[in-house]
Amino acid sequence: MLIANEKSGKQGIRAVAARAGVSTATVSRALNNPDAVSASLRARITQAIDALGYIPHAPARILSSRRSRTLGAIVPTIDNTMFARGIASLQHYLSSVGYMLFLTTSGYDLEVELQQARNLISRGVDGLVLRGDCHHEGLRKLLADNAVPFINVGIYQPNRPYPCVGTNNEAAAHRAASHVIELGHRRIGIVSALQRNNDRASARVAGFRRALAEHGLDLPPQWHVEVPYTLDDAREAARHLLNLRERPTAVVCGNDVIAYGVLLEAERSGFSVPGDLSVVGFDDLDWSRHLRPSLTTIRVPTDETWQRAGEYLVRSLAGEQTIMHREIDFSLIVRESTAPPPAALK
Amino acid sequence: MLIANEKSGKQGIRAVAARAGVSTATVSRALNNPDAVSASLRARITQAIDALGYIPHAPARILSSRRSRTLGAIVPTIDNTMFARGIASLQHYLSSVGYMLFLTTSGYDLEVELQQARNLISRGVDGLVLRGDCHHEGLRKLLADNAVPFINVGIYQPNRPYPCVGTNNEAAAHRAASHVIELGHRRIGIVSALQRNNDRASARVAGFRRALAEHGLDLPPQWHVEVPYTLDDAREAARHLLNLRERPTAVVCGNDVIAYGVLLEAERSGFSVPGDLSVVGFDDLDWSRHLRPSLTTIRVPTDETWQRAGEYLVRSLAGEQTIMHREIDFSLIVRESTAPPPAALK
DNA sequence: GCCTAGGATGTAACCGTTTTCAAGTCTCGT
DNA sequence: ACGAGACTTGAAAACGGTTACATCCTAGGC
Repeated sequence: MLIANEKSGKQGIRAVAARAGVSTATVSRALNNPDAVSASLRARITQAIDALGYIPHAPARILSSRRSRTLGAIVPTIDNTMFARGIASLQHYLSSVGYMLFLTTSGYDLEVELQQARNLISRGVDGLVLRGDCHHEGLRKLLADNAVPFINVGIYQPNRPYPCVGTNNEAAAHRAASHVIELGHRRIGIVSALQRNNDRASARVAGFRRALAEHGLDLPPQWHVEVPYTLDDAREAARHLLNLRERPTAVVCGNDVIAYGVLLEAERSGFSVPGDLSVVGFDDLDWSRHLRPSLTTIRVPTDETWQRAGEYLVRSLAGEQTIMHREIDFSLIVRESTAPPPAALK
Repeated sequence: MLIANEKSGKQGIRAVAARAGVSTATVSRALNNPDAVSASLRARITQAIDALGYIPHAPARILSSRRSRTLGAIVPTIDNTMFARGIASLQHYLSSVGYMLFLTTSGYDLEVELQQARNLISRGVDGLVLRGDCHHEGLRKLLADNAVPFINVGIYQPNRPYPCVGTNNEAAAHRAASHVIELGHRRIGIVSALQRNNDRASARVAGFRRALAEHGLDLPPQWHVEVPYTLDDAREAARHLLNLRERPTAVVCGNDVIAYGVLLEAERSGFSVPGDLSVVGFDDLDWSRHLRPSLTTIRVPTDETWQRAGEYLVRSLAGEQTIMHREIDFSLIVRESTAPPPAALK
């Protein structure tokens, strides 16, 4: 006859409870709310945990508590310095408050983004960090149906009903274009990033255009080129602009990679920057100030932006009231790549 | 009097089952093993799922099936092009086979890495992707105790008992140094990445040194500098080398970022590359071929490396036999930044 | 026509936590 | 000395799936 004894088959929290001579409830409390259990028991439990090498099973915990202390993020690509830095910053912040991050990429494909969102919700994330406000229709419904808090990062849209945090790209681009206009340029070209499914890129283009329009400047179609995020494509675009019969004396670029490409191609074609051509970038990447000539550009505090996004969600989840639309300041960094246009072409 | 009826409080799979008029077991099968359920039922179930907007709850699934179809990865930092690309590639592969990736960073801190591993195991990952073989003692024990499959990425160590996939950094660095030696250089400096907790960096240094030693070349201590992964630090190192009374005619660098810094500083100091100084990089980043002069460097197929790491784990988990140590080929890309040393200094 | 093998489906016991609720123990003020 | 709270603690029911096992059908083989 068997006496109902402690079977050795126990696992997880029950094994710890058995070894410490307490109930599973107490172990759970010792882990999640240490103050609720007496010091002596707490010590016994801690010791049992160490002895057993116990690691709590997060899925079980999530299942039973309906909270995962995990956020999901969907970015177009991780292979872009700005996003990589942003994610790093977000992750750093989240881990400092005991949260984890589930990262996925969409490749600028709205369908994929929607699918990834389903994935993440399925995974039990408490909230979602999204890039921009350009989403699949079904995504909003999905988020609403499942009551998943989220925030749009990298844009500033105070008039929309969705939370967001980021710089005002339109205003920043306007500032960049105004800079070369103030230097005296009248013939200004644009090399932007691809605008499709990318509200950040299109906001920048809008800002550039508004600045030109405000000064009554023309933008012939052939002076506006859109390129993917590679040096090769940027160089090709620059070659196109520089080979035009009527070529611009300044080029404003959708990001620093493009600007670098323009710089390279200008040099190769024998144009001096800023003597013959002024170039403005956007983002202020690490190497931009090291270029020859160093790059005039717009600095965007990416790290802060993404951290704020994390803060917003964490606070919302904690029930705190937080501001829905947060603007992150940009600044124009004037360096060597911009100057007044050549006298002959003023 | 109430008849025991379908309560509206049902959730998840039970709600789907009720609506489709089947048992939860059947719904589960329809989801995980569609062939096991008749076409008619499958259709009813699919319809119920759509109607309800049902999203399976992954934690519950993991809890009961003891498999998460999720891998964890711990990299030193995401803010380094090579890692960012690697992760992107790994993630892409994993999603193509229905797996997800949990990504965390350690900041080259072994304690943090260990903690992250605990985190990931707690999360229920089926396997772990680690950078290199330089880990905390406790990590191996942790992995063994919990029977978690793992692989060391970015190094090649056929003699160690742990699975790994990557290029032979020692050999690649040896090749790089041999290249400048073959060009006639006898005075060769090294600017390496920080070697602490970084077996990739130290393998490269070892390779450089072996090549020098094999040709009886001296490496005075002041000709070997270690720097963090930034242009500023690389430039400072270059300044140091170029200001020496006896300065090297060639510099081999631990990565392309360092090489770029050396290029920039050489230009600023009025040294011509490769006329006065030859420079070799390592990694072949996207922009390396665009530099002036374009950079001689070692190409490392990062994408393939990380994808292979994913393949190894996925296959192992599927019970397939796979090779433990896989070497990924590197290649020397000779461009403009290397040439024979100035005649006077041969 | 009967027996059996095998496929389709349902029943219900888990998976490892958290959490509600009840019970037990202290601490005090009166 | 006693009862009201305030704390600790434990028992057991969720949480939302999977899966071993039982059951029911159906189609063949004899």
